[in-house]
Amino acid sequence: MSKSRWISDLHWVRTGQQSRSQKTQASLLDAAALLFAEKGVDATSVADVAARAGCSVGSVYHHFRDKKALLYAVFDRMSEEVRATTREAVDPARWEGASIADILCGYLEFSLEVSRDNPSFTIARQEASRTDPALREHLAELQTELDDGLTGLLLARSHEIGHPDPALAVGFVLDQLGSMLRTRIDETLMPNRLGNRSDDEFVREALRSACRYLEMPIPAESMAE
Amino acid sequence: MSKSRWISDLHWVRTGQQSRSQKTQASLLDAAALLFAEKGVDATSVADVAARAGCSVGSVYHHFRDKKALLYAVFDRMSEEVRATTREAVDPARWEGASIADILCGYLEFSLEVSRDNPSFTIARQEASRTDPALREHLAELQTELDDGLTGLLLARSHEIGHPDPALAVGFVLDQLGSMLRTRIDETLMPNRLGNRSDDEFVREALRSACRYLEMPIPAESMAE
DNA sequence: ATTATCTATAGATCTATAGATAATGC
DNA sequence: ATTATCTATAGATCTATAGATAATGC
Repeated sequence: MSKSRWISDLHWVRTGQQSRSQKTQASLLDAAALLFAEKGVDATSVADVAARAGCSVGSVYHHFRDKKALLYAVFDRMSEEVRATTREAVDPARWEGASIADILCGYLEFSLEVSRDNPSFTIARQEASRTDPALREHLAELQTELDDGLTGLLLARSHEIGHPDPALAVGFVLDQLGSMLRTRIDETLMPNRLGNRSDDEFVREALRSACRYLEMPIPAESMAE
Repeated sequence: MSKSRWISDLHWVRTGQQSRSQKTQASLLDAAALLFAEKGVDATSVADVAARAGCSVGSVYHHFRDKKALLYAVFDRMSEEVRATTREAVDPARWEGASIADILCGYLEFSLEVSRDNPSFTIARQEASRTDPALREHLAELQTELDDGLTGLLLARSHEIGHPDPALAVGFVLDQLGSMLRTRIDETLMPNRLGNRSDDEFVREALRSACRYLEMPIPAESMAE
């Protein structure tokens, strides 16, 4: 899928690595993130993680107090990445001169791209946040940061909005798009016929819907280069 | 929340019970459904289910070959209820004279009501369908049955639709509403600001959005009695 | 010398079964 | 007589630790 010019330079933030100890720690985090997402946290044993990371069970416990600490570390790392990415994404400077449709289109395209590259994030958070209230709280903050950023961007352009209550409408649209993205990304959630359609078609209709609801003109070729 | 007149007689179908053996079996299914939804399937031990149902572990295995059979039985019972409810809900006779907005409103209201009464269904299916492809397939069929029914009802009224591709638009709207319902119902999925709003407000904006997208007139008081 | 890794295992669950006891129905 | 229930326990995991071995860095 082609990226709009508004996000062509936006990338998923990830930091580098170092010494032996840190290398195994990173392998453990990678392995854990992958397995937790694939099979679920409970169904993944510490031995599984160790095997996948190419080290021993003892090593896991040298780096992490217990399995829960490992889970937390996985989420901490993801959170940092998400937070940094969000900051860049909702920076008002990035969107100077962009319309609401541009912003929403960029949001949709980038979310799809990121979710395909990092499926673990989308999937693991469900299970984890259900069983662990602290984690849930933590994830809620990340979501809020993105929501607040997007809300700010959109409300700064409320002159484009025909809906009688722009604040309500913006909140609704963001939840609507967020729900659809999540559904589309995590196919286990719900079988949907949109799953059979292309990303381009999905983005186009989602944008069309948002524009109609907000009562804005529909961009003729909003997702074109 | 007040029900629209179109669904005021529609109820969640559930069948009765009989002898001692069947009573414990039903208790086991009830307990399992509850615990699976609350804590997840893996985190629920057979002993937990037995305790909650007020019987022994041995009894569980008298009624069900193993834990997976218990899980399947829980889903089978739910499936039957869902299937019967869906059949009644999408019966064209029920909706004679109803507009698309009426139908969508009924769908939203009833889904919210059912989900609150049967949270286990919405929640448990996620975990189960992720770990068990057969179950996932099974649930997909149920979803398809509802989708097909609703699609039929809406397409029979496509003269109301201004969107250039009614078939596409109906599919999109159903996925959109389905996603939002799921998100709203299962708060663990995603924190959303709509969670803070009332059901009435949610239904109103969702309807508004659907009507705009489909390019239909917005019903002034669609959810009024 | 210190830090990281591995091997081996103790202890805690949890699933499933075997065998004994109680309730049901012809 | 048959079917349903319970008690007690074997066997399989899985978490976490202890102690031995290997690698690192001053």
